[in-house]
Amino acid sequence: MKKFENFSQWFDEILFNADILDNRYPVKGFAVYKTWGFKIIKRILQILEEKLDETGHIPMLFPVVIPEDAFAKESEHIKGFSSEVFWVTHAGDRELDRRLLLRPTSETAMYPMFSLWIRSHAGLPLKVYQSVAVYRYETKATRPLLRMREFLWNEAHTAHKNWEDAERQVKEAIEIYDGVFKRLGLSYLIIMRPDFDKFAGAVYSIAFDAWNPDGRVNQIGTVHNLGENFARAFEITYEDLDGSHKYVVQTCYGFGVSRVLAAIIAQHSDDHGLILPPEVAPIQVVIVPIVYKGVAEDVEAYAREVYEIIRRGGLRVHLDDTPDKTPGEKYYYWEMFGVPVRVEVGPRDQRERKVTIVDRLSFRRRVVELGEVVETIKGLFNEIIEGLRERSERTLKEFIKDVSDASALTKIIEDKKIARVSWCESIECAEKIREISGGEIRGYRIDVEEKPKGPCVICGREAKKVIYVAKAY
RNA sequence: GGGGCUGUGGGCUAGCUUGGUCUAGGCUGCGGGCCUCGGGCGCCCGCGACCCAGGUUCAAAUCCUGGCAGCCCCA
Repeated sequence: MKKFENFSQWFDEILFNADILDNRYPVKGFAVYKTWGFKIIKRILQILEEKLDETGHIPMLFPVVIPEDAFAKESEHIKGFSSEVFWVTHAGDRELDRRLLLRPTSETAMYPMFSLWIRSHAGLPLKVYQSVAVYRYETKATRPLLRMREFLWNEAHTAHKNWEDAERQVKEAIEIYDGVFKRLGLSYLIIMRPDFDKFAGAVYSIAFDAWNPDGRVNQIGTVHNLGENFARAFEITYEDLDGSHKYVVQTCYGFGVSRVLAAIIAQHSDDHGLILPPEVAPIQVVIVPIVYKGVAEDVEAYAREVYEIIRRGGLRVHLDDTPDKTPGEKYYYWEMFGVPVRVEVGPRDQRERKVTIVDRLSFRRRVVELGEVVETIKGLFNEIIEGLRERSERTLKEFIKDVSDASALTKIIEDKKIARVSWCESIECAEKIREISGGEIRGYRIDVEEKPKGPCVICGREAKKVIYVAKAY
């Protein structure tokens, strides 16, 4: 199956064959994370949570149910989410006096508690995070990993003394996410969402839009400045130095773990299967012994020796000594699972005290001395992640097409690409863009500064922003 | 939200138009055995399926209705 020709089918097959996810769970939008996928997820989360810990965030765990009255406190927020909320209305056959909902996000679970906890400026900033599943009754077609009704994420919520502090926090959040995504070799645009598409209840929203082979962008993370909107709704105040009581200014940000896994697969993998960044690969090195009759015992003993050396070198290594399978079968098998480095150990290698090393990205073969095996593999890990990052970045650039008139815009979106256009910032033109192209206005970039080179793509008046238009998940 | 298509062993699929030798075929997988092993070797034996509920009919994988699930397109 071809990644760029039939993404959907290619993706489904990889998820199934590489034990990432089984979408056959009999409820729409819910699926089972199988062991290989879940192991990768745990490693992604480990990287993220370590970063959050380092920057003063503290882990907590809030309940999955939220009472209706708390959910209803912030009016924009309820408007934004109410249509996709799962309600808990009964216990046994008794109707509940007070309906509960499954968190679609946790502002309204956390902030009633924040208002109890936050007393004085000395307790600020408060920076809390949790890694949990959230529930949204998606009305669009659900897609495995990319658009689920139950999905995994990490959400952080912070409270600050003032707007400037909150702004600093937004920058820190972007740096944290950017750092983690970059470590995974992902490429994306960091985008300021247009006002009409910001998070329900936020002052503004910034999003990380990752490219996908089918041209739809995949929002893998978002960062919001909430201003005082929720603080006023939930009465979250603190006593300042001068004894006055003030509302906190809040931020929150979400890291879409399921979607990050989807992006790793979609951006890096090829027609042989997964290609994993070594840092998150459950198995980083697989050893395949090549055993001929007559020399089998010597080769097997040598393979075990190689295994021990690599294991003691601190790498996650597996020796595939399954009998009755040809080496070729094993190569194909481990390639599907994206193991970054394969070490072949045959009679020739054994005689010369060498090993043959092949990396998952380039498939280049190299023969190295046994004593150099760990260093060589570690070097290859760097080559792989850099190679992935570079290739992904190049693909992102190829996806972006500059467009200066309406008909070209329509064509680019039809062509499954990302369009870059100049826009006058009017709602009318925004709607027109959506209408004629079928794509959505994602917003303008904040990771690089871009100035309009021409007039608005729709109305021809002076353009204010360079924006990106694409279909989205 | 609207429209279209689809549902056959674990996976992929043939069969459905025209109901009946379909006792449902193939590839792959899985279990067992032999032979092998530097990119899916070959052979033998075995396992395993018509989404669910109704309906039409002498007879349903095949036709009809509904449900559930999946895919595609449009808003």
